[in-house]
Amino acid sequence: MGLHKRVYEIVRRIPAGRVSTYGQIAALAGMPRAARAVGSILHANPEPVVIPCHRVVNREGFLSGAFAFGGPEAQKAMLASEGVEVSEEYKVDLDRFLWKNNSEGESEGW
DNA sequence: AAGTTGACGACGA
DNA sequence: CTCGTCGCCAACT
Repeated sequence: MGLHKRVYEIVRRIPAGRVSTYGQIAALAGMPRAARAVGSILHANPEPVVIPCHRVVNREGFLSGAFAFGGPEAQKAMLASEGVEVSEEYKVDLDRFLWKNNSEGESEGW
């Protein structure tokens, strides 16, 4: 046990206007293949107020769907409010909004 | 208490 | 390149 605690800390570190993926979180937690566990843990959402689950998307950048805050539209609005552009298909441009743990510039290719 | 599913991901064919 | 299977940890039944 303890993975959920790490996930808790990591997700908590995601800055506003950025998103992260389950795989990335799992990798940062030390279990690169345990993306499922991360999803499970986030689904449990021990502290919904402290854990911005809305900033966590799948590997393709699509929103989880089963959002626990009130609905996908709420998540989309929240992300948009933070500066994250969410597509009508509830997809986020990971190339632009994927959170990078390393402060390696923002790779402003755009 | 044990088995199965699940907000996913990576590797293999 | 796409499709399929295995793996992973935790939670639910």
